[in-house]
Amino acid sequence: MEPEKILNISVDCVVFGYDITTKSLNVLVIKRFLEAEGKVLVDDYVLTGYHVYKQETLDQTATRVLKELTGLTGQYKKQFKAFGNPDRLTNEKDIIWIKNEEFNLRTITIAYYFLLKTEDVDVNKNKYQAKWFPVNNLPELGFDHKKIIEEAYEDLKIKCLSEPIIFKLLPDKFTINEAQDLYQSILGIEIDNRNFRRKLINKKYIIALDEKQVGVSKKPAQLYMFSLDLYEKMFKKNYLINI
Amino acid sequence: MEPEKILNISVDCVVFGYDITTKSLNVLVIKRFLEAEGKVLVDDYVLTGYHVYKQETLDQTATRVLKELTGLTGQYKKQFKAFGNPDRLTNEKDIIWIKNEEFNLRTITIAYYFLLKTEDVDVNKNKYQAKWFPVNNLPELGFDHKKIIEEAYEDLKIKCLSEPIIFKLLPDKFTINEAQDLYQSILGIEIDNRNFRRKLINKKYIIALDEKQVGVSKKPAQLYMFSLDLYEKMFKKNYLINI
DNA sequence: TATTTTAAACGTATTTTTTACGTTATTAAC
DNA sequence: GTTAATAACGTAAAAAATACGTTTAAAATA
Repeated sequence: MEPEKILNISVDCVVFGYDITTKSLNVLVIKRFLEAEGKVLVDDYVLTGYHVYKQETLDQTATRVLKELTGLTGQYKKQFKAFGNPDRLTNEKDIIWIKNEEFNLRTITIAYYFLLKTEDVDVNKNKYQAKWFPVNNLPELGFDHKKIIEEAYEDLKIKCLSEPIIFKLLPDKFTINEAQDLYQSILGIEIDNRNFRRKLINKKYIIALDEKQVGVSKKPAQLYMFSLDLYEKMFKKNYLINI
Repeated sequence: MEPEKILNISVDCVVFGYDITTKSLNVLVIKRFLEAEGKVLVDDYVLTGYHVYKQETLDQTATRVLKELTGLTGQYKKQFKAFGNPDRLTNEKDIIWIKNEEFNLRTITIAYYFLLKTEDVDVNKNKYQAKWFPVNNLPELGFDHKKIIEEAYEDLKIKCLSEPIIFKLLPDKFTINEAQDLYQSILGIEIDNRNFRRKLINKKYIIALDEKQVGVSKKPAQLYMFSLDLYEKMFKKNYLINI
């Protein structure tokens, strides 16, 4: 039996997935489809989310929602904002949709984002018809989910500048250029490769492995890993005022 | 008649007030007191907060709560986190207290913080028995409000490094040293006055006024103001990766 | 009025970090 | 071996941060 739900409080999850091959930062959304009498009433996408259960923390709700959608656990997650405007679920299609759901029109949602690799999710046999879209080229989205994604993306942009979260989006073993490509994808900027390379290599927590790329048709690049352990050991807040 | 409340969703406000005289960053809390049969059951402090009304946004709730407590409007405010652990209101005293209130034990609160000057609030004739406490020397607090304050403070520390929010805590006309004292109070660090002074004065949005301090018994300092207008005009995100 | 006291304000040298861009090295494919 | 392509290294200049010495201005006092 399903635990008791809080009908007016939900968690929505912005699942960011980085595709290292296409160098694309993507968002995972699910299909919202409804037809009646042969007529399509709703056909768009929404974020994955669910009610908070009476006996769980918000973090647990988020973890549960991600697992239900992707089967994954232990991914990086961050609660970044609550959305609670009275009109946030009141577009025409939202109202049609909600009629079929056990759902309160005045629902407040706590929004989280997750960081993982696109390839870690098998979308083909996904029961929610989950699909990846580039964060800069989203489909039509229901509720206020476009806004939620945009705010998550802004938070991610800021956060990746000061915390080593990009490594959540990269494989354990990565090349300097792959890290650079990721920054460029997230921030939408060009970075000088020579300076970026030097900067990253000089960090003590970026560890050169005894390995190179395999299966590439040009000079294979050196592989590196990120050591969270070393990062945390050496970490001191430097309080650089930069206004 | 009071608008309809959402009984399981509230907003709590961490009101930061800077006292430029004592150079102290303070938090405004209200008294929570209950006695029965001559016995004191509850005697501590809590953040100010209230239910969200059915027809208002979360931001509006926060604004309303601050106005109710202080009479102030238009202050800087930021929604920084939602707190929703099932056990967040279940300390012994919390349970005693909630019995007397129209209040759901499983309430989720959206926490905001405000930035203002301590002197802008008249706590003496405040009907909630509001009181300022230094953020580093808080009294006994009910519910999970100690945790909420600590997380608000952490967010403020980070944010003041990259956004010009300290000027919300200073008078319109301030001296360089007053700005420095404020940074030192918030961050708990010592800053070299000569370097700080040069750095701040060189900003185009820090404007030297044709005025000096009055009523000081030593050399009066030059007064400056912050121009949000100039700040926003010149602002370009520089995306400095600093991991 | 001259002197003292105290904090404000200015200055200079050094180190560190960032930025810009030229050059070399390595590997697979031909 | 030669070529093509990317990885990887290097150097110089500019900008920013850090450390710390010196001067100036105003009020209090002697």
